[in-house]
Amino acid sequence: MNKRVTIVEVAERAGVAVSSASNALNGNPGVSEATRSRVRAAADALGYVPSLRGKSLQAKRAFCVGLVVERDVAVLEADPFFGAFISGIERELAPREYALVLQVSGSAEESRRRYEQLAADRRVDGVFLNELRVDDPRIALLRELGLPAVGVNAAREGFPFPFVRQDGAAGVSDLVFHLASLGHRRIAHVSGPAEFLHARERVDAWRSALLRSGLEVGPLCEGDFTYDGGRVAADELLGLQRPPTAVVCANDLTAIGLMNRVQELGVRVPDELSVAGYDGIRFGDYVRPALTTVQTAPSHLGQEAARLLLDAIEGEVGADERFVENASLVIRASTGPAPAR
Amino acid sequence: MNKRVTIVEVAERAGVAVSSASNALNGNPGVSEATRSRVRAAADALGYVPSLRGKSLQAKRAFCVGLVVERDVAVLEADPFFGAFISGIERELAPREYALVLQVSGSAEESRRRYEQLAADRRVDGVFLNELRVDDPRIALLRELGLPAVGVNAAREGFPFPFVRQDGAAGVSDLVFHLASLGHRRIAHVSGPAEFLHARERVDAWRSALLRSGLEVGPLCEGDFTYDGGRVAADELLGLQRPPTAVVCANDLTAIGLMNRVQELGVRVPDELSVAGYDGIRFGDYVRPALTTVQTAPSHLGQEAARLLLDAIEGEVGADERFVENASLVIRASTGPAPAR
DNA sequence: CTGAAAGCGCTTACAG
DNA sequence: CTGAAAGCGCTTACAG
Repeated sequence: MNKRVTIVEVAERAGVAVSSASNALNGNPGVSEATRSRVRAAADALGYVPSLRGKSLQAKRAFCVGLVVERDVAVLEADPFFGAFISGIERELAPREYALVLQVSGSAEESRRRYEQLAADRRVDGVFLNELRVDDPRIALLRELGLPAVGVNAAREGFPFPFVRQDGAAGVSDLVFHLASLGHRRIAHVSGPAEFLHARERVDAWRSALLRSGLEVGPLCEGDFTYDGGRVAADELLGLQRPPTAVVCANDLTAIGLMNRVQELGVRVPDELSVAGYDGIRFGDYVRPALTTVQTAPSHLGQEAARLLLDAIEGEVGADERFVENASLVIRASTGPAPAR
Repeated sequence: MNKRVTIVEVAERAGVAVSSASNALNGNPGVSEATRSRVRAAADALGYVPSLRGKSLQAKRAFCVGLVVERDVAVLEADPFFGAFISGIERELAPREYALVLQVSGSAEESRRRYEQLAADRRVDGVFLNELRVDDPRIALLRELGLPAVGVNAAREGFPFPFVRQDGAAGVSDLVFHLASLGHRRIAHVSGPAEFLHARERVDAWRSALLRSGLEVGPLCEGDFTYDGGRVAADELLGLQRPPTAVVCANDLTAIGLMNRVQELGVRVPDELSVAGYDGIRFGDYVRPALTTVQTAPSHLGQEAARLLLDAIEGEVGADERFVENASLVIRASTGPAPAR
């Protein structure tokens, strides 16, 4: 490990006190132009880079923010959401000289411990609150811990931290209307686990669009946002006395699983069954038939969330709520006219 | 932000000097059992958690390691490698109380700056060197910066840092032999960019397996590890005067792109063309036909890499090289008997 | 065994 | 404008 140059050495070389060196380098007032440039020259000559550790202790800040991803490894391997989300976060963080600490947790319980640890160590100055649950215990925890936080797709009302949202209700409505216009009268939904806010919102959007279309509220089965969950749902829906002619899934992974399973059972998509997802992951465009979906923008969401979080940490007033453009319907080959009866 | 309890307060409450409190809490020798338990009681009562920042400055350590992921956002969205890799890293880091700082970069040049910054700030105590290139400039950079590093799938010879490898040559050989046994005599390869070590290794493995099988070294075209690259390669290979009857792709994404494109052109897989990938991403099992591939274990690789890195940082002697189990052939539906001539 | 001191590298009041 | 001092929270020699 190379020895570091400290501000003391810079001050010595410039022939000034360390406090003057500090003030000069940080652009603080009360330093003559002459000494300022002398200090700068010394710093350059020595290749001085301020120590984050020294600064951190002094400023009582870590210059890091935290993201806890609660995912099974197996699921993480198939879930492209976080790559894009993180890359959006990074785009905002890097120029502001913050870093992202990423943790992976396997359960809600482990996540809680991770947040606690992160806060106790003061390893980060703030955290993202993603994949919020109904009555999410992390909310109380973070308030208690006094750690700044930003919600990602949090509830519009009653959420105590700043948040960023990408609304998908309009996209889901458009999807349901699209299916209705293709003659579908029985449109099912495979939801995510009901404990998740975003799962509920999609159920609500599906239901209310059906009602507005004057259609019956079709079969609903609870999935788990996974590929295998989609396969299970396929069996369940096809086993119904009156199977649906279209299925709206809570995410693309579920839709792909469902689509594969029904095809294995000899059901043609979209001729006999229309299938749609939600998220707009790349792979939706790679499967056959290509998946109709509601396109989200996780990287945009990540960037806005990071912006809000840094603003909160640095005490900027800033907007407490930020909405990125609505998720929107993308029609591909997995949806088509309802089969003739 | 709640006020923190410091070791000074703990010492006061226990009625001892801070140095004794520190020694007691850290299990250092030279503290009587009586004071040790008194200090512990005080710490518990106060809810004391040592400040990472204080400790960090003192120890000249960040208790963080860094990973720079060089990926276009669009690619990151479709690339499930890092989710698994990171989750493996985390599994090793968490119990040892290290954290992962993740950075996303869009180019080799930006990556270099990220590594420099990481080292200059001393934000991390070590870094992972993944996706190594031939004559990778990061190697010299990191040696110069004096930052501990661990290579992921680095060259077996001449790599100056500890490294972990998962060899895939045997898997690729098995794949080629499998295709040969199915009657294929003209087996193409779509490689990754030649600058990458892992791309070259796969080319070499393909070539040498062909030679050992007594087959001609089939057409080779350079892809870029992306889905679209696979599509382009499809056109190229099908346009050949003597198109191959099987294609081994440098990764699954490429294989999926290639497979989709040839199918669009009316070529049946595997009846008219066998296609195989490399990586073993989940989605390979979700496309139709399901993709034959060479299965890697990125999370295992991540975990071993993290272990080596922490050992290097903490000055453990430890193994300098670590091999996880070889990547192995997984036969699925995208490969089959060569078409009758 | 115990405690006072110094130091990790910085910045922020505060005298001069 | 400039500099000496204190302090952020810890640990590590070193006296006693």
